[in-house]
Amino acid sequence: MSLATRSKRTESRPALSRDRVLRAAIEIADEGGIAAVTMRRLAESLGAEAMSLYHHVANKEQVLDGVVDVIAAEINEAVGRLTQPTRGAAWRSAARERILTARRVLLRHRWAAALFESRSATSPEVLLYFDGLVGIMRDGGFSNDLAHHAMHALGSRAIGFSQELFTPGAGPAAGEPDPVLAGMAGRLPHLVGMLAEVMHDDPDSTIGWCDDQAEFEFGLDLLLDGLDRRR
Amino acid sequence: MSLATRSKRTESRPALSRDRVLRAAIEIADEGGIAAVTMRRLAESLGAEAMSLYHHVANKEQVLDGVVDVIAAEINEAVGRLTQPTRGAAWRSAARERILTARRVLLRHRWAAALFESRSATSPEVLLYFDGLVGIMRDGGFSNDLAHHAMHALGSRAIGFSQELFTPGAGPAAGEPDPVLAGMAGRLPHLVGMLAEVMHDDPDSTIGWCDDQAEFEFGLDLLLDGLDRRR
DNA sequence: ACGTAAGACTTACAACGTAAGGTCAGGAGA
DNA sequence: TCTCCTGACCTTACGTTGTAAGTCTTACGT
Repeated sequence: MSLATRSKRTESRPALSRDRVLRAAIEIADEGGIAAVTMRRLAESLGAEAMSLYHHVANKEQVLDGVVDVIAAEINEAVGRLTQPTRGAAWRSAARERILTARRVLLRHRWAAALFESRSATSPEVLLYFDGLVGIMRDGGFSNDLAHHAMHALGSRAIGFSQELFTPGAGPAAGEPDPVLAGMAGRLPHLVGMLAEVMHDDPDSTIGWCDDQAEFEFGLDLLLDGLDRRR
Repeated sequence: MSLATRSKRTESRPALSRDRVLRAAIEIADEGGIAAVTMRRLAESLGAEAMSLYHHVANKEQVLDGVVDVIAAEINEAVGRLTQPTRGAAWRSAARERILTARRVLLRHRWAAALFESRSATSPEVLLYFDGLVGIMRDGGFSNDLAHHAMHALGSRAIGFSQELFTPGAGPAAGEPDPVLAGMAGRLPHLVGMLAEVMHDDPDSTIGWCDDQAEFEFGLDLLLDGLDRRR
């Protein structure tokens, strides 16, 4: 039995490691959402037992922290390939491109934005990302103080997503009227009027946290414009 | 026994109801955070058993949805007391005051912002809040289309909070350098430089999701200015 | 007075994170 | 070569979670 067990691992499993644990977690989240990441499922997907994971990570919190770091590293790799001027007025398009590139990575992992929000620990890779963004602003002539304000003003938008509390038409049947909204139409004159007029049936319409690309860029440009003016 | 049980309830407990369940949940969250809200604790705080709650709410999800609705109602009550002109250029300060009032309510329930984010269902009270905000913008001369963009651009900021991914100096010992940040200072020239200069030891410095009031207002004004210009 | 339905309770289960301790292969020192 | 240690892995078990299923009780319409 012991021999069988051992040989089974030796022949068919490349040995556990913190890195493999984190990558497996991302894989599980990609196909089942972040809630699908449990220590047992994680172990199973690696051909091991749940408790074995604890030799490589302290606890589940650390797994999630690590996952954030890996995704942020993926972002940094992507923005690292960008080669644009950043001096003077060029800062604006450099920052814009950096942020939209980060967003592209996050859209590959829909669950990631919610995870980024929920973590309080500072991920080294996230710090590196922000450092680069501050660098661009400094090149653009921002004072340290204004750059600081700018980071706060951008908030999560700095890394490519923004939180919507109410996404019109986000229901299961996208494009069709929200039942709750329809039920209280009488008490929501402005909202109903607005949506009636705006109901452009955009196929890429928003789902869940993920807001429309066009809306994201509108908000981003609003902020970048304002910052540029204060530069 | 049955008599004792009944009398115990009759004399000392005002009978369960959906409303009482939600209010108890808010109370528990206020003192122990949202994670402290479990069906058992909730029942206990009401002098009942966990399963009894299911006669008044379908499941825990619905409890959380209901809590969001109650908090949003509290916001609506607060903004309902505002009496400011909204026509023309006055829209800006009316919207600003509405949002800052909402924020004041959320600051009384620190856990609420994270909860608002995590819910996907549309709360009727949240819809009412947004309807009022759209109304202010329409009074200000916004087209429906621009108002729609504006709501997306504001995102969660429309209701009084903004998500920060990395809050400088948010560690346990506020005001003192982050250990992670200190450890990689060499690779974060811009960030370290910025923070060194900006480290105004603001006593109200940011903790967790809750960003500094001044920073919130800076970002809000940036957006309102931009929107006003496009009006 | 008597069913009946709603509201409360009891019991039970599967899934979760993880503490504690056992097993065993591979390497270090004799 | 033998021994013993170390550390990666597994087994078992515990407390907590949400909630399904069933039972008891009380209030009320008839």
